[in-house]
Amino acid sequence: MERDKSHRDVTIKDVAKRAGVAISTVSRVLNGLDKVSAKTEKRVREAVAELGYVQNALAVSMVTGQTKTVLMVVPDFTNDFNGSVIQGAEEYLKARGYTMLISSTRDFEEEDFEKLYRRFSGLADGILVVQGSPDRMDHARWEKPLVLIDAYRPQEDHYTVEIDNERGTFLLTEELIKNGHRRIGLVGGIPGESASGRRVAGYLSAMEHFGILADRRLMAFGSHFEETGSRAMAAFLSLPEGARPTGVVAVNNLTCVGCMKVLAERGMRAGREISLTAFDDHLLARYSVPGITVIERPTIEMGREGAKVLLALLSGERPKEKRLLMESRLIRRGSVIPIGE
Amino acid sequence: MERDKSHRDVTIKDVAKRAGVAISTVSRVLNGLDKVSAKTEKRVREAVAELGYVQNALAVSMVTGQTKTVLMVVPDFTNDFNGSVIQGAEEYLKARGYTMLISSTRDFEEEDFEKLYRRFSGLADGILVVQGSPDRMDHARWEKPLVLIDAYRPQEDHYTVEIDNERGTFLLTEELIKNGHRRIGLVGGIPGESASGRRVAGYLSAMEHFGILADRRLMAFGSHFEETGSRAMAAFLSLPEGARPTGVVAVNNLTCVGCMKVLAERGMRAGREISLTAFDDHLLARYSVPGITVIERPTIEMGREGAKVLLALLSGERPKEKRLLMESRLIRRGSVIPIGE
DNA sequence: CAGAAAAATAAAAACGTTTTTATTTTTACG
DNA sequence: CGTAAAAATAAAAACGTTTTTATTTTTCTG
Repeated sequence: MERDKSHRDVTIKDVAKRAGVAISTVSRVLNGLDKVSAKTEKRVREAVAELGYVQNALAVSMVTGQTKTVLMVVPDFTNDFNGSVIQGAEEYLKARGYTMLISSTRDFEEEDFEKLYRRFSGLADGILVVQGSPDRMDHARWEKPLVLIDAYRPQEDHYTVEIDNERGTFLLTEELIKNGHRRIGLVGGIPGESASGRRVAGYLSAMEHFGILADRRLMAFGSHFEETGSRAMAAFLSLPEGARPTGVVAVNNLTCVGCMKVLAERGMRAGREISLTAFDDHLLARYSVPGITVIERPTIEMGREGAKVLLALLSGERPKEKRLLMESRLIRRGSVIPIGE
Repeated sequence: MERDKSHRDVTIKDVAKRAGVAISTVSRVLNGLDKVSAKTEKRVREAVAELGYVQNALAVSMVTGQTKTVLMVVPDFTNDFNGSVIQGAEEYLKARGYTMLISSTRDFEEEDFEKLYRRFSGLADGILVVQGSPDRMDHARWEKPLVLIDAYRPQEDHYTVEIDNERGTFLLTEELIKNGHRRIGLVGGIPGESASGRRVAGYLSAMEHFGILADRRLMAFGSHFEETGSRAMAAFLSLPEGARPTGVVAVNNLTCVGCMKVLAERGMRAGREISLTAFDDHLLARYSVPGITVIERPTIEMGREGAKVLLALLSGERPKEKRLLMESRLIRRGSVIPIGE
């Protein structure tokens, strides 16, 4: 039953011995760096093949000083958006010989970024942080290249990949207003978080632009989880007839789901009894009937571009423009009911 | 503008010098291994604090021979199920001082598992593979502890974390049959993939159990992506009246979405014009109206348990039972229409 | 064909740790 | 107070590479 544990990984030393050369020669063959005679190269390659030698990446990193690894930090893995960003980044990195470490911050709670950065320092050459924007996160502790995705911190100057969040909610709000809505509820996300903040600003800006007074009772905040959307929608629905919003803007995918959940529970539906618009084109927005009018973001591409910027930084480039703004667009579906004047 | 690049990470050597002791002493203090006088320990700890020393994990791995890292391999990151599994595993591992490397296999295509295993050998102590079951995957190449999640390969003997897939589709099919359905369509996943295979078996077994002859035209296969569901549903709907299924079983979340998409496009809905049941309780199943009757799996827990088994293996334990079967359950929603006899 | 230059290869140092072995310091005891 | 034993610390080896420096072999030139 016992496996043979005398099994030791074959090292460059073994290859050297087998080929009858010095280990430095093997290294040079493998890295194609220096001049090596054809005869020697052949011998070495044969030895490598025969022994099934594979480089010890750790040892390589040790001496070269680079790990060829990137750390990706996301709030959690169950969110569609994060998944897509990871997907985009991972594909790009893998294709370029990079390896991806990953860590979740569980919605920024409990996790101390400083601890995280200490822990991964030395393990990764660079880092991609998704939505890492609350003040509590001290990115300065990470002394290597860093790219923020879907976040922006005006007071510092990091490389970022974003979309125009403010414009996004402006469009969503405008869409409701243009359909005759005046009492419009807002489901905001986490207060101190930058993306959410910009989206709230977009809502306010649209309201002001169209000369509608924003009503405090119609603005709800919390997390960017379902529950916040549910609570908000429940609160909206329990307002007296005249104060109740006829349309709602949810600033992200999960709060939108929360809204829909409450509606479903009460036998209501977005696009029937109430209008709903939201950020991010998730499954439920796309395929529920009627579909939800949303702002679609290029999620996979955001991950890819983030990785791209990071690798550029790692190779010593320093792109002029620090903020990379991606395109987003409004997708009109049946969830917005026109209201006759 | 140029950053000061003379900045070198502080090493154990620097700490030793600062504290006026040998590096071995510093190491012993840090690892709390051997006896060190209180006075010396204090000096070392002070030096560590003053210099802000943090261990180089690479060097530690180099000499200890373990990386304290686990590799997670998933088909892709955009799938709900995978996201949850990752979430569960990552939390468990992180809490125990392990780091998580991650790699996607893009639905088993193009990616050569052997290449992947070569690449990560030496970088991780163990590996968690989600749905890695097609024959083409040669897990034997990975010579360290390995745990398969949501997969089973009868011919080999790996540690696995699964649910009873066959029973799952049996229940879904039975639910339709008990509601009077006789012509029941099946949207299968990838043929050679184990989980899909078991689920197809469950469908067939239920049909047989209730004495219904399975109809080849009512069984569709392909990938486990949306498109397969869409194609299948479209094909079902285009069958002549008498042959058209009155109920459909989709073997996973995305194919279910594909079915719903086609229905939505034609102004139809699951639970109205046709019945639909599926595997995995995704957003759309949960919150669309009516909701979809599904088999719910403990996704987060599957990730957590996988990680648990893996860490047990890493610490030398060899649990007797190699297959860990998790509980799953049928959730009844409005998508199944009772058919009068 | 001698000698110098060029090419190829080998040897050694380095990366930052842990761990084993060796040395020094302290303690205990007669 | 001298010495043996015990305790504490230091030194050195090792992990598997790359890279720099040193050495050997080959090629070229007159």
